[in-house]
Amino acid sequence: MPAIRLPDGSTRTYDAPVTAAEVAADIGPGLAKAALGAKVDGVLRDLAAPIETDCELALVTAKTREGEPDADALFLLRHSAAHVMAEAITNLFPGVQLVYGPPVEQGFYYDMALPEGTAISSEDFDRIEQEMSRIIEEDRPFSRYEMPLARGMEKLRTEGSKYKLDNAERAADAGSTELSWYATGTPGTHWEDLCRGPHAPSTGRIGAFKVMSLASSYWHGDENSDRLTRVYGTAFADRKQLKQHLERLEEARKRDHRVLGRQLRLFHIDEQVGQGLILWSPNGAVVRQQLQEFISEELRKQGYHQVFTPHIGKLDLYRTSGHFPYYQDSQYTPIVDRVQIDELAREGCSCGDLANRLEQGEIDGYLLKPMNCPHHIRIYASEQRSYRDLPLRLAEFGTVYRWEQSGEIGGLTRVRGFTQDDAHLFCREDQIAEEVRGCLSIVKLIFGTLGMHDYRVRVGLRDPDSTKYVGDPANWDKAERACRDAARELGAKFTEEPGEAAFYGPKIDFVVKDVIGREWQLGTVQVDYNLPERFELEYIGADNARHRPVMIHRAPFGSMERFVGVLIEHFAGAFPCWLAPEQVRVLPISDKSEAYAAEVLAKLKALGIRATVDDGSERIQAKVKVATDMKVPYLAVVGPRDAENREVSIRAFGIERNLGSIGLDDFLEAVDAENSSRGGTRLVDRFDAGTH
RNA sequence: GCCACCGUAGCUCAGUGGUAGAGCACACCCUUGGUAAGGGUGAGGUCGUGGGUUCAAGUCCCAUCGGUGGCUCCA
Repeated sequence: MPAIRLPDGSTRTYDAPVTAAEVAADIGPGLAKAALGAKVDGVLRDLAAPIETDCELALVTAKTREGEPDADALFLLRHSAAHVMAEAITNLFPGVQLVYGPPVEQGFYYDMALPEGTAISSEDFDRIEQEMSRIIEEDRPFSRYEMPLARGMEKLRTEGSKYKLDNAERAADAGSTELSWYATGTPGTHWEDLCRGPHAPSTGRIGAFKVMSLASSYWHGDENSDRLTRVYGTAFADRKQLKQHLERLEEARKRDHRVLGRQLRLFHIDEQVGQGLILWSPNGAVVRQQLQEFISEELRKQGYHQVFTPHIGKLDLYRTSGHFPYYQDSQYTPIVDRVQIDELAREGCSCGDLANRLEQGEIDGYLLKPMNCPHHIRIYASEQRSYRDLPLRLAEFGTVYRWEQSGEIGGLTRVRGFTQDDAHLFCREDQIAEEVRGCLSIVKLIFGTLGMHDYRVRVGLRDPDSTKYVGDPANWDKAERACRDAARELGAKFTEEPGEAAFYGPKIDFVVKDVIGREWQLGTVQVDYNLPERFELEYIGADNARHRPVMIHRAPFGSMERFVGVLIEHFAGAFPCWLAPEQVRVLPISDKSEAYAAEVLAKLKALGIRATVDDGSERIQAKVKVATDMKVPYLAVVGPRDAENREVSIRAFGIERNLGSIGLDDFLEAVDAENSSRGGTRLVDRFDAGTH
């Protein structure tokens, strides 16, 4: 009967169906005790699930060989912990309706509908945890039982569980012919939940857990549907892993760009200025400026032309582009001429009328620009273009404004005014592949220089079943191929996502994670067949006929705000020397060395190095501490001895000791070289100090 | 926009109805010290804002603005 192949290559044959638990017991009592679940032909199952046919079986235990928690084990533990939490909350909050409680990357959550007038608050976490502990201590088995679809539905209807019934209907739509429940203990006696499984064998296996946070969610993710309460928790096999997890969260908080932004005085968001509007302090402005210069240099090398365009444009421009009114909800409201407003007021025009007439195009106004493309398009259209002019690449660090929902705004990653490293490439159909490749080469260079390798690439392709797309399908095929090939050449991990293309063309997105694991889209490269059409762009071809160019929108780093936010976290605030707001701080031992310190400073400044002197009356220990807190890459300590020998004594951020002395001229040369090569050569490498 | 939580000195935070606190930062003084904080003194707050309850509100209630986590959204 079943021949079961194990990961070590051996095979066990059984005369009758067995469970994974029995196989584990056959292999050894230690494994039987440690097993949480089983992978049968790669599918995660209950330990108690019967195995009837030949298969490959791997038993899931909490620890991998590398000592990291096993992903499947965490899945089982967290899914099970979600049930335990749901039971605990059901006990404590009568009338709760359960909705859905899956494991997620950092733990699990459970969505539930609370009776009108009740609410869970974070002050309830303690008693929820206590109740959970009680259930876990009882070490009740997770017992699965099944029912044919119709009977199962009937049961749910009788119980009046609206949301579970919906879940069951969805399962039925997906082709399920039966429904399964998991009782936490004995079916009929203990708490149970409609659930596909799988689960850990019993509640006692949940070694450590914690209720983490509260949130609201919408049923089916639809904001017009029921509002649900979502409780987040996490679970691990043991306390040590949980503790490690919590410590990691704490560490992450320290490198959160909002925390570092304040500490290092990089940027400021001011209530009096407005939500989501970033004020770049001098330190942050340096970082942004250095990045922009770096990017600009590369753009020049690639034949881009930089342009400048204003922050507003006529509403009609955006009617032509389609941004207004299609994306009206995410734009600031239009600015209407004062004289016209006065006139309208005299006519008794209401706000509603005004909005309506703006929409109808009866009144013109100006819009804070939500995108730079229309302005760039008008630059393209300002001259007659020949095929010889193409590709024309217009670049601008263009600032745009979008009305983001207030609950979305935060830090540098989601803002209402931001500067894109934008460019629009106007090219011929046959130039798309080359241009897309060029866009990605900039990304590769800049991410490479910054040491950012942990990003993923999404290639958005059209949905083959949809007809919403503009442009010739044959061209789409070519453009999609160009995007896919360029992404492959880039060498980063990428996924193709059909249906994720914009209606006007395929695109490539770059996605990175922040310190708390949230993903952010940085840049994008999009092929666009639509706007050239809307603006009736043309060029004269070699055949002396008029042709329509294709546009490529590209902002590989998205916005300077978000990109710098991600960079702050990437470097934990310790920028490499070439990017650092302050590159060198000169620290005189006492005021006896002030003159020499001033000389060192003057020489650094003459080279364009961003340097300061700390000539306070503190002791050197204090000066080092303060400079280190500000994460200054290099400290040049100077005392009488150094002045005598015309040397400086160097300390580099991240290396917790004095590296030793170096001649002043050597030092200047090394810092200059590091700065101008953007870290190509480094001062620390002159010392036998390793890296930082 | 929705739900929960939070808002006290420049920053980090304590303060459960009875006359506002600490550390750091800041100013001044002493200290002239060789690599992660020497010592002293001082200044600094209508407790986010507006209402209400109360003899009395930082503290309780309502509204509003802002922040955090999530949901939804993101051309």
